[in-house]
Amino acid sequence: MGHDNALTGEDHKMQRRQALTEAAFRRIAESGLEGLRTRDVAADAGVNIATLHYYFPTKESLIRGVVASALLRFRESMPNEGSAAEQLRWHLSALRQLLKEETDLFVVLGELSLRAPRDPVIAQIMKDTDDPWHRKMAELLRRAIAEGCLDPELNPDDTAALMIVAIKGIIFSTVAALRPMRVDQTFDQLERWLGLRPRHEP
Amino acid sequence: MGHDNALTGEDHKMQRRQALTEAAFRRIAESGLEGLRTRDVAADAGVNIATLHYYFPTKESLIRGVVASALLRFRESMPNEGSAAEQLRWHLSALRQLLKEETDLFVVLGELSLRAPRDPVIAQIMKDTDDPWHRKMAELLRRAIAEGCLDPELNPDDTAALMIVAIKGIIFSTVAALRPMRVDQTFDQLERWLGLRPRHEP
Amino acid sequence: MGHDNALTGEDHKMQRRQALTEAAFRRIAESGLEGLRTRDVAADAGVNIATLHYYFPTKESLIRGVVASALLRFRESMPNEGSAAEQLRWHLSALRQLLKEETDLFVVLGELSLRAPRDPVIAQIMKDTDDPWHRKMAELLRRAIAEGCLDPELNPDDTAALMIVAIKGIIFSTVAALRPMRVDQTFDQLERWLGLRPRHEP
Amino acid sequence: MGHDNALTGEDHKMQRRQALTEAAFRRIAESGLEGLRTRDVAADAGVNIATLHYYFPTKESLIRGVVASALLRFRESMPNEGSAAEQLRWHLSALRQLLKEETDLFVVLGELSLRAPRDPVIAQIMKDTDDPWHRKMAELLRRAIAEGCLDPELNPDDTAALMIVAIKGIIFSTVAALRPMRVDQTFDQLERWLGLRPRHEP
DNA sequence: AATGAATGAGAGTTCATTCAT
DNA sequence: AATGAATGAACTCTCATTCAT
Repeated sequence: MGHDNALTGEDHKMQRRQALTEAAFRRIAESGLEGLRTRDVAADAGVNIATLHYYFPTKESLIRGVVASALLRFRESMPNEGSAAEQLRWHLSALRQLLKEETDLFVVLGELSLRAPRDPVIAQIMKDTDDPWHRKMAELLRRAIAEGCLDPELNPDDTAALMIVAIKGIIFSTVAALRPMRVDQTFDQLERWLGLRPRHEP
Repeated sequence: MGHDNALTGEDHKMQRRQALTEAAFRRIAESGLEGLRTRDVAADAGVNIATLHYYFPTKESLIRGVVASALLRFRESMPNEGSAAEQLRWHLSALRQLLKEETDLFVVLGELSLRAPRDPVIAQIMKDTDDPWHRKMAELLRRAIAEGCLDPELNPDDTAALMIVAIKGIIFSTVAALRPMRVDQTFDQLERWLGLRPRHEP
Repeated sequence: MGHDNALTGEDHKMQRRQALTEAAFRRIAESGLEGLRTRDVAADAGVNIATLHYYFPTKESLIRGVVASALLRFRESMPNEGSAAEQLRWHLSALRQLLKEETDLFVVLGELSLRAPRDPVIAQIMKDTDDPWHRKMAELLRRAIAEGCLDPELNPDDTAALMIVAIKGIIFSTVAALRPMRVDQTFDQLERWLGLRPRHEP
Repeated sequence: MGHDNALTGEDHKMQRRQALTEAAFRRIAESGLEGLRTRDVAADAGVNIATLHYYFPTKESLIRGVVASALLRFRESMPNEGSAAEQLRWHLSALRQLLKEETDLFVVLGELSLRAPRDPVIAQIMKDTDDPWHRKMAELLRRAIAEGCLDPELNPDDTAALMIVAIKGIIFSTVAALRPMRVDQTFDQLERWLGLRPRHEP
């Protein structure tokens, strides 16, 4: 009943919420937002439907919970140490892997993106991940150019935009084919065009 | 009741079906598949809900009708005459315009794409548009190289893949922000990297 | 399919609505608004719950339907021909009988009255019956005085108010005792005090 | 933990119970029994919902608690000293004031009365207040007649019945119009008809 | 004495679909 | 070809109540 138990209580609460958002995540990956049923989510998490509503008062709030946790997983592929060229290489490699191994993550983010126009809260959360991604990518490109690892003619902002939409677009080919599609083709061509060189080479 | 009337009957039937798929298209663009209600569609088309079911026995069949007509509109931006370089230029320009002016078309195609894993018929229809698109794009790139308008080092298949996923990916950035975004950045960079030259120039 | 069927259709619709409001009426009489369940009403009327919502989109609208039809039954006890004294006698006699034989009607009107503060539509409907009742009663008293059948000192408005609240108040004694209570006592005393004489007697 | 603490414990328990019945009273006045939610009551009283159930095991018992305390407030307007005429005057004056200033009390009593048929315990409590009220009123009338303050022709029982139903009936006119209505009209006419004279005057 | 967490049982409402006409 | 009426099955959400602590 002391401090420890309070923490345990908080932990428990967090675990339940996470269990529910994870269950919802899996259901969305499987059946889309269209097929998302709170009862299924509750059942998957092993709790009563009323318990789900105890943690997430509405279906909408549950979906927002999914957005937050999905974006969290996505953000883990963001680089943050090493030279710009190294970070770029690491980031692209992480994304390539993520797209092939965690297709669900992108399917769900796709569903949620399409929901954004109807839920300003989701739109905001998405924007709060997307804008920093663009900025980071452009900044890395800029620094890589400064480091002499990229063609100085390259426009960092436009290139960042192209890279990001390309990565996002892969999801469409993937869902239609029920498996990762054109991931390598896309990344290979992207890297070829970038022509990322080791530092200081001419 | 003769031949003419039969034709008129067929025409009428086609018109009704089109009115219904168009109404459904608008509803999907507005509320997503998640928010698609057959009653709304029937009301928008000015017919009774039972009449809708006369033309489309199930909601699923209505959605498939939307896929077919949406892809029809999309295919109109496919080029088919002129030199490879000209066709490429025209196609990219048509897509750039379509993405900026008919955002709805891509939103709906996005929704439908994400439904593909759950509806093999949609998956097939999508594939039947997507695969030819890839082939056509790669073929145009190949011919443009042969015509000396593109860098001979370019890998036509990978480049086609990148171009197509980039175009598709624009939709995610667009819907989340409720306005065409990064369209020009993406296309500019794509064209810059392609470096499409007039025929026979060195 | 002609005019007759159209009428039949309207009739049918009216009948269904009436069957539903009557079922709701009985349920309210039995269990109060507190215990009113749309499913029970539908079952009592022998239709599916969805059919109830086809006729009354919300529970609230069903309740309003009950108000309207209950007040209709009540208004039938309003007099409209004969001398003022005759009308008064007939009205009081009709009410006395109604209170003893159709206790439910007053129980339900009691429930609905208490709901009025929370539903302006009900409040308005109630007011539209109550105000005319007061006016009519005061007018009859006024005319009976002019006809020499009532004490000229009588204040018609105050007396009308007293008579009406007394009639309404009987319901509380009735529900608590599960049977008509103090009806005769109240009416006897009311009539004694009124001292309604045949026309022109001193 | 001795005698004092036990008393304190009892006091505390009573206070909690009272806080809860008062909160429930306010909620019933506001939203009716129909809209009474135990969670709201607990929140208003500043305790957890489980705590409410510690003091009142069921919702029904909470409602009974409200009946008891509401009737307590009502009984305070009962007279008990002075001549019969004085008591009658004081009682009528106290009720007139109560009806105008504490409308809530009558609204709640109205709600609870209508519940009586479904809860024999409430019916009994109501009866235990109502019957003595009738007896007391008739007795006062009888004594006032004996004291020469009322018309000897007056039937004490019937008059008591009329007075009480009139007072109760005011509530229906009041709630539907959301303001004290016809209170003065009713009381004025009642007092006029009673013609309550000072003792021994002819 | 008090609470956060959990729940069974249902509430009103919705929706794709069907059927008689 | 078209419709008003009807429905089964579900949906999200609610609520009084319970229980471990």
